[in-house]
Amino acid sequence: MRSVIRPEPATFRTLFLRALKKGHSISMHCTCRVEYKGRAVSTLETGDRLVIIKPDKTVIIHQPAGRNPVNWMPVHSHITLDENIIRVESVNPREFMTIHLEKVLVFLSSPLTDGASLVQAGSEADMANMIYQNPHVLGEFVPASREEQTAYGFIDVFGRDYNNNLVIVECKRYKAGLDAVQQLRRYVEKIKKDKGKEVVNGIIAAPAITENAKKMLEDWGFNFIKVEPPMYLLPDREKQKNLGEFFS
Amino acid sequence: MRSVIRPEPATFRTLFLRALKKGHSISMHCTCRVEYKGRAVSTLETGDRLVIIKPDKTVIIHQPAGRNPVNWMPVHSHITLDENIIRVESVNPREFMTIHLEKVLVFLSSPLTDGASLVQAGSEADMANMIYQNPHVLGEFVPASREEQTAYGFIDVFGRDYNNNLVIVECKRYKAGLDAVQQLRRYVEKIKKDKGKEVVNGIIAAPAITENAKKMLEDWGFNFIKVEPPMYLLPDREKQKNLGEFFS
DNA sequence: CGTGCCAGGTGCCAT
DNA sequence: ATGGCACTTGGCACG
Repeated sequence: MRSVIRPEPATFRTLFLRALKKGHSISMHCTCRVEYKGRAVSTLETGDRLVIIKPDKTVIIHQPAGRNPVNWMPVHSHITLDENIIRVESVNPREFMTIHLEKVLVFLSSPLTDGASLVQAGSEADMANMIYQNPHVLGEFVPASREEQTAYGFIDVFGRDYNNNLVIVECKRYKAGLDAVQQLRRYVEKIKKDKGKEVVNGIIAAPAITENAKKMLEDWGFNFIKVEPPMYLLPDREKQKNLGEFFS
Repeated sequence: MRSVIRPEPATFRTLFLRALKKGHSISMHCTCRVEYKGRAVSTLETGDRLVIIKPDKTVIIHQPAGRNPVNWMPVHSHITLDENIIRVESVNPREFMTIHLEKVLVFLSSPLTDGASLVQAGSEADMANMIYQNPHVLGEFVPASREEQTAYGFIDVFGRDYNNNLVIVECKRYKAGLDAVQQLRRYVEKIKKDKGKEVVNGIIAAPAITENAKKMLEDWGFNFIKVEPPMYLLPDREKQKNLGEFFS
């Protein structure tokens, strides 16, 4: 583990290359200019930033404000140090970034080991599972399958109403918008055509829906049912398998 | 500027609170456990990570792999240090995060000043401007407006063909998919209804289009025209205004 | 503020 | 690899 304030260029070079080679995590505060060329082109004029280089060769640059990085390069990039310029190159997608270092304010590297992975609940998949296991939340609904495959996308929950009509359910963990309704519409049209059915009902299951989306939904004869995503881990078999080591 | 390896709890507390108060940027490598509750719930068991706290009270936690943070809290959160627990609270959206520090491997803080903002070209807006200024790339097309407002969304470019039929153009800077076609379809239907037109043509302008999207496009009588996003700064009036200080 | 939508989106999983 | 899509998406621009 190394931490050096204002390293000399030669010192910095040594520390940087060693950390890179050893697979240590690097965090440095520095004054720099950044150029990017790839899917777009960009320039970031000189300023003070945090530059992160991970053992997997991800490069992330943060300005001192905001949640998102201002510049970055993907995992498995190729990193070289050419005088005071860090050159980063990616093959797929083909991208280039150069970090022109003016001053390294602090250099820091350590061998971080982290075997844990995030365990989370409240996703759209959790919502679909919850509906599948407790279909009464949708009223007259008998579930038939989860994640029905269509060339036009996955159907979250698929089933029938008490009149035996097909029902397609599209879940959203947040407020549903126009895109959600169009997604549902696409599935309904596809299933109608594929299965040769006259009547296929569509349901948006979400905690809320926007005004426009509600209107479009009604124009198409679909329904909105208010459902909150479950904020707890469900006893889902597949999930348990994935999270086995966490719970054992 | 401070950089301390393995600070004692008391030292850490002093440095942390001082940096927070002074609005310095904090980067620390530490062994910790992270709990989150808000729009979802999550637990991240103990491991070594990089914790970033910015002057604007954004909190970002990175594992030693991957481009994206594993946990974060938005700008303007409320941060407190309670023994060895960093508590972070956000009002909108209502969210909570706790970082349970086991070991602080390195603590680092510095007053980063950065007045620069990213200057970029190659966005979808650049593409739409380019088409507006060089309409011949779409063939028989006479542009009428940019960013036409609809309750159902913005139309990228709006115009007429040589037969005086209305034409709606949807631009995508990457390969267009089903969502792009449905977006176009929504606009065309809206304009047909609003303006009482029988014929409204739709164009997807993008570098490429997926097979399914192509099929759906043709089913609806729309057209795909291959257009690459311009990778240079256009002499666009609005843009110049925004980027004035950069070019002056 | 809500609504809509782009993003160098990223990541995941499917065929 | 391509495709369809969720994401604690984040961020902006406009009503």
